Amino acid sequence: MTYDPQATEARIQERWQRAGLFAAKEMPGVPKYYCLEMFMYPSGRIHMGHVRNYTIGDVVARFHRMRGENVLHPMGFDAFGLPAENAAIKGQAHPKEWTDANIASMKRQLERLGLMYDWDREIRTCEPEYYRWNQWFFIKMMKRGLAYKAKRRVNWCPDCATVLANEQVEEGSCWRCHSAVELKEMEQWFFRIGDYAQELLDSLETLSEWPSEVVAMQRNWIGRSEGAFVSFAVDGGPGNIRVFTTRIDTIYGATCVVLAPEHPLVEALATPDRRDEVDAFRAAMRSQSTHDRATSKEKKGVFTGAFAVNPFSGEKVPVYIANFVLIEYGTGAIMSVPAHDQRDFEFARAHGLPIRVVVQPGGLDVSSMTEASPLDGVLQESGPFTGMDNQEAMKEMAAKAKAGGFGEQAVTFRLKDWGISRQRYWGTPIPVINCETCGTVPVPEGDLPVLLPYDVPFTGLGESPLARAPRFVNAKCPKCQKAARRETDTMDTFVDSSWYFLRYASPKEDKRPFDPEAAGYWAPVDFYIGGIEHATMHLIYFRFFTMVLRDLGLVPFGEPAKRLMCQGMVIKDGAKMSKSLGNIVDPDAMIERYGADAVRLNILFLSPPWDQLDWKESGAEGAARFLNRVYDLVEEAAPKLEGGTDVPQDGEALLLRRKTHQAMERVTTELSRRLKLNTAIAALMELCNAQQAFVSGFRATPRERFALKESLEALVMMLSPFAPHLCDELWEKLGHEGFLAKGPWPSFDPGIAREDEVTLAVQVNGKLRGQVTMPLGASDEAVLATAKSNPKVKAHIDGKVIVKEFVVKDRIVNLVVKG
RNA sequence: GCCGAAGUGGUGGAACUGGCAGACACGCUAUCUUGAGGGGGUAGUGCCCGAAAGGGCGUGGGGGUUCGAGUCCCCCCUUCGGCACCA
Repeated sequence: MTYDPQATEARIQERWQRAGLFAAKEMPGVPKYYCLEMFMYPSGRIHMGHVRNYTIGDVVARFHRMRGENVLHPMGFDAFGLPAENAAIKGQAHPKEWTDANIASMKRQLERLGLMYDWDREIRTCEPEYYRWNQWFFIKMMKRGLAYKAKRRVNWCPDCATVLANEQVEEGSCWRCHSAVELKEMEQWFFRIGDYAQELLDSLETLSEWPSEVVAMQRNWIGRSEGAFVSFAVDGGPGNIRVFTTRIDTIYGATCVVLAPEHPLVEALATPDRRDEVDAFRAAMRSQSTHDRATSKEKKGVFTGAFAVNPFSGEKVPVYIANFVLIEYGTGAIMSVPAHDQRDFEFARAHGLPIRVVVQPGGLDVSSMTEASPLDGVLQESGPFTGMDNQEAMKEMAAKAKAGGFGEQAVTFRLKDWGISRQRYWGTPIPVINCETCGTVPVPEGDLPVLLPYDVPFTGLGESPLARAPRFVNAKCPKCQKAARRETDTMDTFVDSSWYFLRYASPKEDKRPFDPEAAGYWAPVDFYIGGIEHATMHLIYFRFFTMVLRDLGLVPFGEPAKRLMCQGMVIKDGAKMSKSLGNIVDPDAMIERYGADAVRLNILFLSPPWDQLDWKESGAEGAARFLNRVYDLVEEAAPKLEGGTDVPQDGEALLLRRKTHQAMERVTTELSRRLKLNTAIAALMELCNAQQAFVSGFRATPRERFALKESLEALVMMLSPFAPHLCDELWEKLGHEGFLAKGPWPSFDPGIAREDEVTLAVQVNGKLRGQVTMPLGASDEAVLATAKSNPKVKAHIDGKVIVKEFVVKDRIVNLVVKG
């Protein structure tokens, strides 16, 4: 009789549902465990990446629940976003209908996998009950000065017809549609994530259970840089040019000052004779995207005709504008020190500017230099600082600048404020009214939510459909009651995902974004799982938002997730699965063929959860075969286990007990700490192999019955997080009632797990020459005596002198011989 | 250029703090079972020499530390990922 996964899984799932098995409740006093997978974008179909992500979470959640912890394991939908709107433009369906239909079908797929979600807590970010709180947070942040409007050069995706945040631009292209991003000057709403740059950086230190990869990527992205601001006076003109430098010690080597072409001072600096050239250069730069500019490494620039005065030396140096100075970074202006900065070196070579060595690491000579020297050394030709160590000089010079009022020590960050305005429909309306007399006025809290109107035209003409919905746009100013215009931009959907983990704690709360008591019970997240592609997007916003909520007094912690795992990508035959390659593996087809349990087991067995995984169908076959073996084994043995009351003291039965308890130890450790789920499964397979061997010599003595019953029960319990359907079925066959999701989890006895004999390897001069079996914990003397009398070892030591002996208890012996 | 991860049989991968490299599985070979479109059992399976016993070589390459290195240190190569004219 072989196992029929389709029929069994359907029957078991039906039972789970009837029992309302997965509902979570706050239980003060019971330790909680919040296991969260990044929620799902309702694109239409789930893929193997989802299967992997959610299966990992399900196994961990089930394990913790079996151990008696109170587990929260919810799922929801990140339901706003562009694809829904694009479908509407193509005339397929209203975004809401499209989204709801996709959610319905994807939810069905998730349920088929047997995932232990508490669907009563499901959230959909496109519902007013959810997004109204985005608006509420926005207003709170606006009042704190953390949300502000500004005219900025922003990333514009022409295909998506919307602005993108810096985090959403990849190599100059839109993260979603990959078309080239343009720069556009626009009025935009920003969140002051820059104010949190230092804390976001410092607090990374506390995230010891986050992958070092993600921590490094965030550190990189935040891009802290220590240096100084220095002001160069404009020679004969008004004002100062403020530059940022990390090498103030090299300032006597500055031979020009370079501004970004967009720098606001350029207009005033350009002399009449240089104006045409300056204007032409600026025009050429304007038509180039930042990315194009960055990838053309050639140093181009023009002289403005103006000169600036080095505040340290009093020297006049020419002012240039050039392509390699970026308006977005630092002050948009630099001092150029060709001898000690590679870019400056190249620029000086291209424009015939002098190169002056001012930091001498020893033997550095301008005439033979082929590249800049960034090395430390002693200052030369540096006025009163000559002869000083350059590190020392940095401090002294910054102090002097400060005292002289022309500079100070400074820290800059690469991280820029988060632009959240999107010129699209399917998102949270920004709750602001623009009044001619009162300016930008937040919608009063009592008037929330600002509902997203359903009935709007979808033209795809590059303007938010909201702007074409007069009933939405026309509003009254909350201050002066005069006619005013409602903001028609919507929020970046990454706002939605920045706090959703708190909403799960009390998803039906309608007076507040979340019930602080429930949130305080469940949050922060104990274990968070998702793709690494969010390392510098969602995972930064999510941390930032939590810090803001803490500062608003809404939560008592600043970090949202204690432990993070990024699951590896699922690929097929070495290539990423994609529609264009036609190599997509459909989870439904796999499930139909092998059952959900086998698909779950296979995807976890193939590699550690964080490694890239090349999907192989043959693996699912293997997994199905293994589950079949477990089924046959239990079904055959179950009727013969009655009366197994005697605890075995020796023989095969004791050995089986030992293997059982060893497996318990391994699997428990794996699931609670390392999460190398593939080796946990291997341990279960080994246990199953041992059981099969035991059964072939089974004589059904009371002791054997005891050992086999204990062992099979342990296997079924421990396999249950991976293959929950089969195991509930087998649990019943073993004479139990109830659901394994509720436990128990077997507890092992180290005394039984311990071997009483060990096989030690015997090396001679580091080479394996023999093996000896000894009682556990045998003395070094006894081990050595046995080792030396071992015939194979003897052959290698006879006639030689043993100069040294090493014994590692219960493991290995190494005899060092000479002659 | 900077930062991070990784490189182990035919394949996916094991090997916790240095201590028997290749667990577990896939695949393959032989063999058994008269179930013959995904069945099960047994044995074998890192490479080379050898009939065997046995021996040699083996964790990207080269050095080193150590009684002992996949694991630690130095140099190099390769692959993947992130950032990148960041001042």
